Amino acid sequence: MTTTALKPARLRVAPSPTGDPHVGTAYMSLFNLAYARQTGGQFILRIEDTDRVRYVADSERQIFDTLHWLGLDWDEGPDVGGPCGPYRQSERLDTYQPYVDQLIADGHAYYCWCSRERLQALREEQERSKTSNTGYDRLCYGKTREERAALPGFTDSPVVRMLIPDGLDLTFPDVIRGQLTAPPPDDQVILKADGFPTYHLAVVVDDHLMGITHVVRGEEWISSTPKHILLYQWLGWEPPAFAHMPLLRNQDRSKISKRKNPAARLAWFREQGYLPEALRNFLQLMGYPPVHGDDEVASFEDFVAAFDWAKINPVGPIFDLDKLTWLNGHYIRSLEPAELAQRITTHLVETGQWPSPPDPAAVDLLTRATPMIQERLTLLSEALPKLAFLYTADSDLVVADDALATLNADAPRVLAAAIDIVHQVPAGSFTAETLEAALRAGLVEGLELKARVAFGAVRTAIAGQKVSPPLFDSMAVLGQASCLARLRALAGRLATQG
RNA sequence: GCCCCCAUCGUCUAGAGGCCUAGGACACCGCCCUUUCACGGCGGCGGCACCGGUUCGAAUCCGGUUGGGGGUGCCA
Repeated sequence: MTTTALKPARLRVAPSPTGDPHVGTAYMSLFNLAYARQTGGQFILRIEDTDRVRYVADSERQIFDTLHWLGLDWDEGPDVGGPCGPYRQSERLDTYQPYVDQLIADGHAYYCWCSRERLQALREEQERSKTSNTGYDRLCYGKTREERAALPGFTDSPVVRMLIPDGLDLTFPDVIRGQLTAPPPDDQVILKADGFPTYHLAVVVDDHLMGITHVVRGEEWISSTPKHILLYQWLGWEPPAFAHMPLLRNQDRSKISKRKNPAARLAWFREQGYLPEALRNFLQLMGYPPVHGDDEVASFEDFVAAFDWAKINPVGPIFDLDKLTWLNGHYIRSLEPAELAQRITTHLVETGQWPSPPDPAAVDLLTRATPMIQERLTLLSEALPKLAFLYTADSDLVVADDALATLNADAPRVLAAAIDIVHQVPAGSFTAETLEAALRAGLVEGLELKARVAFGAVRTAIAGQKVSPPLFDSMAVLGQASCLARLRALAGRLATQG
């Protein structure tokens, strides 16, 4: 692999703390991080909390937690600090004000006292008349407060708007899409009536002050990029490179949303029992070809080494869980059994199914049983249901009706023989191998039954289900006494029923 | 309405004019392995949205149509 020396890049992800962290944030973070690592640069987390109305207090902590869970760690941010802080926009209000003043002084921005009602009426009128020029009508431009106050639709606390010039260049380069064209902007508000900047001003000021070299964001931002570039020009700054990523979609192809898709909530994956490495690998495959050609499994390190903006597919990928689930099973199978047992335990504690700290006996049982379910798991959350028969007292085991229905006329003598065989296994060698050899000899060869019939009856007695983890391993984990109790219970039940 | 972005199997994608009667993965179906279920192996189903150009030759280039998405906020 030839690697041209790349200049260290500084990239950031800038989520808004307005609710549960979105999967799109993780998607953008992954690509940001990959390029930062490839160039030996930095990845920065900035909290964009300029919307006081939608602000959710707990959301910032959830952003930290879920991004860290996924292994997407930042070099600078509100929690770890850094040379360009503060990294929360609500703490940078004093930073923005001088630039607003400068833009007004230079004639690039102006105060607007129009009330929300007037603006809304204006928008409705534009919609009704189906005009092609939407946007603010510049009623306030060039007027003093007194002049404007004499007109209708006035409000006392003004906003500040950009004065978009005619003939603005609407094209700009994008590292993913080449030369782009965007629609002519409106006189965008840059400072709200409450003194907070809007995204458009804050993102430009912060990205410049924080030395951001590449702005990686969703394609929904393409249309506002000319406004941002104009701000860079007015302020005398060099604009960064832009990379507009495709948008993740719901099954119906709309932009992925929490309402239509539970997977839009990043925390959902953790709750469902997905492994962070599986989700990370899956996200790497969204809009990006497999790093290793036909093999779609790839580590983050390999992704970083091969990363190339030009390979990003601008088509918005549908977020379909099938492949993620397969990847999850793959990563589960690749774990050391002890590590898997640990992950399952953590999952059970995190989801409140097990107390914290968990019962040591339950953990021990899980650790012994995990090897036999490892290749049968697709989600961590499936472990406990598959092992439920091990966590059930012998006297409480319920034999399912469909399992009972598989029993034929041979069942009573199969169970009688099995009891005898299991009873005779020396306590010290109650292993899967010993049990299989003894039961195969006694039931399959001795009684001349098909393995399916013989072991099926034993399975029903031991697990109470038609389908279970491997029978002999299950018996070894369960222990001799429990096995005998369960075999006798079913034998007795059949005898009673005649 | 107006503007912008996009268009290969159901889904994720390979493909940058001849290597493509379009390759892989997931899903689905069948077979094998097998004490159940899985895992694994083998095979199958299935696609270049449409119409015009350009070219000896187009999935690949150009135009249009259609379709989908996004934007059009004192949200981000």
